[in-house]
Formats: sequence, structure tokens, C-alpha cells
Amino acid sequence: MMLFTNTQTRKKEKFIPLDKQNVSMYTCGPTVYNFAHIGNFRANVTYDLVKRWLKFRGFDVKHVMNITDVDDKTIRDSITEGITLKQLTDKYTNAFMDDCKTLRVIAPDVYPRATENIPQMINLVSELIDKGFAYKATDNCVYFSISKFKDYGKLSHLNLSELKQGERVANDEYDKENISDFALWKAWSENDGNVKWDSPWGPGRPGWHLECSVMAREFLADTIDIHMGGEDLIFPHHENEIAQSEAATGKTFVNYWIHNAFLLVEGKKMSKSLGNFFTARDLLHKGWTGREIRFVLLSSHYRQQLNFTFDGLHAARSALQRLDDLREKLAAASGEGDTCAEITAAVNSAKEKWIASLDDDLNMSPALAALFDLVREANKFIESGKINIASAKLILEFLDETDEILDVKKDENEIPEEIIALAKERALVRKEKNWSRADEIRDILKEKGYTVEDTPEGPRAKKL
RNA sequence: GGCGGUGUAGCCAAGUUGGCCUAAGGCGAUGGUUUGCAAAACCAUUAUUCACCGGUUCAAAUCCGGUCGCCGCCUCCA
Repeated sequence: MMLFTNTQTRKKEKFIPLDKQNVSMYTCGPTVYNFAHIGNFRANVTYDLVKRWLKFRGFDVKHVMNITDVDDKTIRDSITEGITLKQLTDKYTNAFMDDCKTLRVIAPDVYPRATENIPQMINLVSELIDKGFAYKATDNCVYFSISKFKDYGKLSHLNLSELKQGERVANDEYDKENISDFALWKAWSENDGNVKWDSPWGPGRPGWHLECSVMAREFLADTIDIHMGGEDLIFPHHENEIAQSEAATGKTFVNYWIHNAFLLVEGKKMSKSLGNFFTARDLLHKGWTGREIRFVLLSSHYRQQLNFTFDGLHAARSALQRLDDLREKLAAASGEGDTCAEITAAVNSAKEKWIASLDDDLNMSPALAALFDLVREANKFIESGKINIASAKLILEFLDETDEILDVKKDENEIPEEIIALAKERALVRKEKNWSRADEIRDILKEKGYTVEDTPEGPRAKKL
């Protein structure tokens, strides 16, 4: 039985999909006007975690994630850079997908772009006008009238009459009937350059909230199982999605709303002025690897604010190193025979705790505790000579099982011939007890970025 | 002001429907075993205590009351 915390009820709920086998999942994707930052990737890694766990538990998941490729910022930057909107958004869409690959995030099944679904968006706006939920204002924009939708606020639990209104909103949008009405269709203005589509209400472009309602309906269904996003999207974005979708269909839009908490960097909200703003690329350039970043993002609970630090990255590096080392030792195990009962019991107990923890709203800390408890025990078994091929295989299978979720296994690191040759030479001179030459070779290897460990099975070169 | 989260060891972080908590796990640190020296690994130590004050109880990190701190949303934002 799986539990998820549903933002709408604010409770952990048993997960029961509409269909026994197939789960529909929609996640809010990036606005592609720049490289995505590490906070964006926390969200994406969380989506990935949920999806992987659902799959591990036997569900088939259809995952849709939109690409917002038209909004104020994309238009503004394409004009500034003197390129077309499409040139700009293609560039950053590709960059985003590359970064996802680096962080080992499984790509969604469908990646619809907003600009490729304009007709469907126009249809939804028409439908909302016909049903009396939307109106065209004197500024030629179409707004959703929240006073017509009685459930408005049910997700964020905000009472609109108590909202402290931002001054900017009050000044800008004086054509709306109600200050909190939001745009479904934005009329073209000079700032938009040549970015516009024809519509029954004149040239313009869709509002941001609209695209998710349309794409979820278009590529999944009127009612979907899971919708995810960062907690900052709860209001107004997700609230508005509910209003649009449910006003149009008369059906529940989403059964389980799952939101990940914000990410801080070195204790502060990321901002360029504080110098703590990092894209995934920035971290890669500093020498961190995708799996290390992924592990940091994954290793604390998704609903808990995460403080991203370089200490944390170091800790991740060491922890992963430990997993790598255990794998290598297990792979080198020898000895025939069956697995011993003690090892079987340890593996089973770890597996049980692993599954129970992740089933409980993806509680990663105790799940990792189970994994690392087993690592320690496995090392003890190796140390005491209790390991044979069969039991090593049993442990490795469990490690692989956890890696279906974590996906932090080391890349096959092809050690260059040169390094292997040096390591072999060192093994030879060590037999001759030529320690000075052995140390010299170790220094040479270190300069080339490798370290060598002397194990009973022979030397082992590792990339530093 | 409204809504929500949070405060556990040097750092990160579970536990918060009260008692297997004499408080998981990771990183770091110190000592030991091992090693030609290392590395890795193992062993031991590293919170008499869970922001603070008071209360309930046979029993509280966990419940109740109060105080203080930090963070997010209410405006584009993962």
C-alpha cells in the first residue's frame, strides 16, 4: 500500500489510481528562457522519484510534462537576443533535456510545447466563455471570473477576501471585474513583437495557467491521478488550473496533488545577487557529477525544505563512493556453495524496510538507512570471509533494486591502458619490496587523477 | 495581516497516532585493528538529550499551554 501526502487534503492518503494498472501523471515543466537551476531540478528529480516508485510497484505510468515556450520572459529575451522565439526556446529546451539526462531523470512520455497546442487552448477559452466562467474585458484580454467558480481556493486553502493584494497587480490590471481574475487569453501588445496567434478575441497568446489544463486533458484525461509541481505553484497556478479544468468539464481535475518543498542554497533562497544561484551546468563545471547532485536532491524528504550545500555534495560523494566500493568487492567474491542464512536474512530485512519506507510517502531517510545498514553488514561478511559468489549475488541484486529508484550507480569508468599498466608495474615492484618505486608510481597516478588501492585481489585503480 | 512549514549531535537528517528512544542513517572527527606506508574496510568513541519555559502522565523528542527563532506562499518562480 502506497501513501502520498495530498496537498488538497493536507493528509497522507492511500494511493488508489482510477485504473488498477495505469497511472496518469502530469507535472509542471520548465519555462525555457534560460538554463534550468538546481531548484528546478529538485522538482524534476522528485517527479522522477514518484514515477520510478510507481513503476517499481507495478504500475504503468503515463507521464506528461509541458514545455512553456511562450510567455513574457521568452518573448522578452528572444527580442533582446535578436532571434526568433523558437530559436530561443529550442535552445533551452534542448539544454533542459540534456541536463535531465545528466541527472538521470527519466524523460516524460509526452513533452508537449505550449505553442504547438494553441487551437486546443482557444477551444477551452471558448468553452469557458460559453459556460459563463470567462469574459472578454475592454483590454481585449479574456479573464476567468473566479467569483463564478465556487470551489476557488480549495487547493491552497486561501480565503480570497483575506488576500493581501500586491500593489503592482492592483495598478496594472484595472480592466478586470475582480482583482483576482486571471488571464486566459492575453491580447497582443507591442512588447510581444511578432509573437501572436489569431483568436475569436483578436490576436494574442494564451495565459500561462491555461496550458497545463489543456495539455493534461489533451494527452491524459479530464480527471487525472497525479499532478505534481513545486510548492510555490500551489497558488495561484494550480488553483487556477483547477478552476479552468473543473469549470469546463464539471469533473474533478486531479485526485492527488503532490508538491515538493523549496530548495535553499547555503541557507538562503537562491538569487544571483547572493552568489548562490546555480544551474546544473555550473555544478558540473565545478567538477561535481550528475549522480552526486541527484543523490543530494534525492536523499532528503521531498516535502521538507532542502538546504543545498557544498558540504552536502561532499557527503554525497563519500557515500556513493562507499556503495561503489562495496559493489566492486562483491563482484570480486569467490567461493562456491549456497548463500548462508544470515546473509539472506540481512538482505530480506533491508529489502522489507526499503519498501515500507518508500511506500510511506517516499520517506527516503529510513530507506537509505536500511540500505547503508546492509552495506555495513555486507562489509562485515566480506571481512569475516562469509561471502561466496551466491551470497554476493544476492546482495548485489538488492543494490541493483535500490538503484532502479536512486539511479546513482557509477558510470562504467574505463580506466585508460596507461593507468592499468602503471598499476600493474606497481604490483610487480611491490612484490620485490621496492617501496620507493611503488610510492613513486602512486604519486604519478595521483597526478593523472587516479588512486590505487591494494586489495587481496590485486591493485584497484580508481578515478579521484 | 492571512495560510503553511520548521527548530533533534560539528554538518545533513529519520523518529513527532507517548513506553522496544538507554534517539536510525549519512558525512566529518578521534583512537584502535589491518597495511611496507597508504587507501578501503571493520571495531570503539563522538546528543544523559530532542529551541526555551511550564503542565498532563507510572512514562514525552513525541500530548497541552506559553515564549522565541528560521523558512515558504499570498506577485513571475520548482
